Amino acid sequence: MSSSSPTGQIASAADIKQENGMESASEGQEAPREVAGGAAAGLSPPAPAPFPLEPGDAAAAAARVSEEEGAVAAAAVDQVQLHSELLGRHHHAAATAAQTPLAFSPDHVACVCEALQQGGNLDRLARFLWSLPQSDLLRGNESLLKARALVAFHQGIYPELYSILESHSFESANHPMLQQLWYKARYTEAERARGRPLGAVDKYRLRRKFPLPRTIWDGEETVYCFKEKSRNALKELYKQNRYPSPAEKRHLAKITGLSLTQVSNWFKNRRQRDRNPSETQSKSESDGNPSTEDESSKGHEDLSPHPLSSSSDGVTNLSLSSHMEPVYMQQIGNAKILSSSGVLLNGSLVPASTSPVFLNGNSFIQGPNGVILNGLNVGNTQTVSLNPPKMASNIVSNGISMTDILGTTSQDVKEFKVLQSSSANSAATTSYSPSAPVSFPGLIPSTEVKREGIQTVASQEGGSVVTFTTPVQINQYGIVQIPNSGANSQFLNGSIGFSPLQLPPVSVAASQGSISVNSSTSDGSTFTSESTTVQQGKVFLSSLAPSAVVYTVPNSGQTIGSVKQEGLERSLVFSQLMPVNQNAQVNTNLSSENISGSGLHPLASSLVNVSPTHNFSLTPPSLLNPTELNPDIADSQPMSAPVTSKSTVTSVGNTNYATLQNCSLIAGQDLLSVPMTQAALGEIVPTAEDQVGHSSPAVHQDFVREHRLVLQSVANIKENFLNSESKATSNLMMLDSKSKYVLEGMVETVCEDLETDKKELAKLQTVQLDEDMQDL
DNA sequence: CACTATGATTCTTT
DNA sequence: AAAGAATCATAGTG
Repeated sequence: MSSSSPTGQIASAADIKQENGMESASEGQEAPREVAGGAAAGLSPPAPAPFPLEPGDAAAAAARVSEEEGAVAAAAVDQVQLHSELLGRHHHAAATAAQTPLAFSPDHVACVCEALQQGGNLDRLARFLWSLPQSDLLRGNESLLKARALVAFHQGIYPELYSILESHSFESANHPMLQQLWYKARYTEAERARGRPLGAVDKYRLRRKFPLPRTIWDGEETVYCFKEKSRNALKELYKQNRYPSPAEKRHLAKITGLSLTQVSNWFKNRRQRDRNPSETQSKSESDGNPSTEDESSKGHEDLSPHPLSSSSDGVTNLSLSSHMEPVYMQQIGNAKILSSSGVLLNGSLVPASTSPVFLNGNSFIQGPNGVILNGLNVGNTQTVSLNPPKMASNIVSNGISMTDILGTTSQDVKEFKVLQSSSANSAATTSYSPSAPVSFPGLIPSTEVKREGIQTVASQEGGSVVTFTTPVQINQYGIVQIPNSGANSQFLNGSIGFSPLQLPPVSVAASQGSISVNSSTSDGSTFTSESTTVQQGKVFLSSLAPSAVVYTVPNSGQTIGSVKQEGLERSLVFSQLMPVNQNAQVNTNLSSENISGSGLHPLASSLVNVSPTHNFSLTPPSLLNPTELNPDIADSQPMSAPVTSKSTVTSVGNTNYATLQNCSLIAGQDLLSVPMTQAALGEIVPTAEDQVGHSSPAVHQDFVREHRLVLQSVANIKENFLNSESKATSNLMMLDSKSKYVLEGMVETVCEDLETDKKELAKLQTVQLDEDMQDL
């Protein structure tokens, strides 16, 4: 089936839907198809019927739609027919019609439209539309618009078709069909003008000349059927493991929205072409394979079928170019780096002092969106521990991020339980010294997502978290999160700095604390669908030594994502000590495969430079385009689109600043970040990555459920944070570097309430870990 | 039109 | 069942 793509005239919506890209026959069952049950119906040319709708026909058409709906539609058609006839006879005047109360709800009308479309009764559909009143109620009705577009196409009124398609943002579910309309119309138009049929090249040129409007296109580039994001995700995993396990394939399939077979085929093809590049495919991939592998080529190594797996405790080795003061990152635990796009870890050192900085701890770098530093554990937890070797104080930066939402249904849930800051604490105990000073929750919720009345904090959205630690502080969690929309992946690429947010040098300098700023940016418009996935970037800034700062910038790239390795496999191994310096970039020695990824190129340039003076400029969180995110959607797609309001975010930002400036000392700890990254979700969602999570209901629902659970906890925590903040802010003002103890006590008090939540979270995490372990 | 890139299919092998 | 090899078909390019 794949090879033979129907090239006939568009006879009906069903027909159009069928021509949706090439899909393998074998995928038939798996691949999500838009084709509704009306395919057959659509193929049978509708017998031109006289205007008055014939109940029988209508019923037949409706019946093709679906059993029950059909019945409803049939009835509706009949009624509407009467209605339209009445209108036709008595309300010809547009003005009159406009004021005529609809006898049927827009839903009814939409239903009828759908039924007629499904049935291919375009002529009748046209008449039906014609007879409808110009009611405002119907103005934005998508079904109606779709019907109008179809009719316009059918009647050859292309300008109108284009106008309709461009004037309304259609649901992604309708994109395929509408895209076909768009192109077919262009082709037909050109054919008419030219007088002869178009060749493949002509069509290609037309496609280039008339790109799809964003209203019917999510912006995802699709080449050879696969979206770029999907392909990138595949590449990412391929770099890590050429022979993914079934579970990994499933995971990937879910992430990319491709079928398992497609994923398998892809790997098979890829291996084949890598294997004998010289053969048929002259040099597609491996050898020449510039496009994708080029970057990866650096580290080729583990192409062998053996899945890369290493000791679970892999010591990771990150080489950071350091010039001056050495910064060491030490990884004590498991390290995992999942980076999809690029990213990664960037360490920059703020100069000044000569004291070395050590990053110590387990790391888990994952990056569907970006990355992160840190973490321990399987799951999406990321923990970064910074351990200044000889320093009296240990600085632990702990960040949690849920970047990866991929995974099987069950995995989704598991992976999502990330909020482990609490768990992180418990788990990260290793890095904590018993005497670890208290820290103070420095989380400032940037975004509030309202779901069913539950206020949640979505760090992902943006928002900043600034945490200052007391001079003597021992533990600190700093998280700088800069979610970027996929489109903006460049954001991190180093050179772009963060400008808006200026942290007072003074405070920084004074408190050798670390500053973590959590800001997110997203491209409003782009954010829509898939971008969601990528949205998240995180930057962790932790200053260890008075002058040293190490932070990572997760980059979300266009790419999807994260390639998750199952089992104990570790793609990245960090050496125990990793020198980090200013401008240092982290080079993973792993097989380049791990890193490469299309998104990674920026690696070299993705350094974040911190000025010696400790001036950090962070861009305030960009706002999500409200229009793109609507509550309804949010619910169905938790990860993708937290609803944010501009004002909210802004205020948060201000608050943060204020806090920073006023309080030079703040012990930061326990930052909970609940990045609701959609992670690959956007990509995960098979067909419509965006809004309507119609495609992967089961998973999403589970996910959502779980998510809510977590969010609830978070909500509580957030409240605590807020409370503590308001109460403590003033208090903090009075604190000086010597007040750490006081602070500690205070914090304890303040955070007491958090304990419960933390415990809950810890439980969640524990459970998740267990589950993950079992999976492994 | 020639050529490349890439997803899919078919058949064989493990 | 999965992987490999060979091959096909189509999209994309120049």
